[in-house]
Amino acid sequence: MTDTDAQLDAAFAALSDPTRRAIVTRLLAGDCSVSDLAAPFDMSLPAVSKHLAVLIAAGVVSQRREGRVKWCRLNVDSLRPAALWMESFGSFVEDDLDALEALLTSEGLLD
Amino acid sequence: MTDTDAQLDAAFAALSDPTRRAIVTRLLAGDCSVSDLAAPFDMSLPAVSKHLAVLIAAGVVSQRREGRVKWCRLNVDSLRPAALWMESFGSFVEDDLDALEALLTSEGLLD
DNA sequence: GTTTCATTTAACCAAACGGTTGACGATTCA
DNA sequence: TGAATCGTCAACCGTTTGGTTAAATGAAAC
Repeated sequence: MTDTDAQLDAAFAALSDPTRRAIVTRLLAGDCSVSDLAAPFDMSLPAVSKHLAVLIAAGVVSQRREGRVKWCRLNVDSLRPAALWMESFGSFVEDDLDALEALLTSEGLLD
Repeated sequence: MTDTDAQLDAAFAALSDPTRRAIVTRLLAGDCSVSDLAAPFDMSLPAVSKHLAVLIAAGVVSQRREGRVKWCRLNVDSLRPAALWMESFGSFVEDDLDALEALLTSEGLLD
């Protein structure tokens, strides 16, 4: 299994849990402490900590320590390979891109 | 957990395994029997059959029977929710789209 | 009708997952 | 120093996952 495979494994697996997706969504709004991150969930802090560990292992989240609180930050780029993989096969947005490119080409704006 | 959550769980989990991603990639090239699908993999047929079951449960693959062979077909649309989820947060391809649109607009090809 | 081919099911196994509780290290504050 | 707070680690538990082999099913061919 290649490196890329492992990266995709980790990224998709990280997103396959609703708690972890909620964490990611929350972090979209800005950096957040572990406790604040855990507050909305009906589960223990160690449980959330474990979910965070999964996200960190996948490179999706990074942490920096500030005093006794750890701030979590979303690493948006980490999901790009997975997003590209889906595109490359699904061509969901690519349909639109292709249409645009065709238009550009027909207008002589592209080779 | 909502319906949509469960759908996303299944989709992302289905893609979190390299064998399953390879199956999906293979099916991109066209419909395929289970045996032909299994041939490239260094694992037993039942193992591949289980992977297929996961993909089928997630709605990613559908099967139709023809004689004694089952043809597998990729259900491209099934991954759209997952793709949209990633987009909505990552805006990976949207960046490109935006760039194209900006170009089009600057060229007077778009309002 | 028996054999052969394509695929799934059953039973089993080891490892990973998602959760718990309880103890611990690190840091701040009185 | 001592007590409270933030977060993780350790150990445990039940379920799921990813694989195996062997048996069963469905459909075709001889």
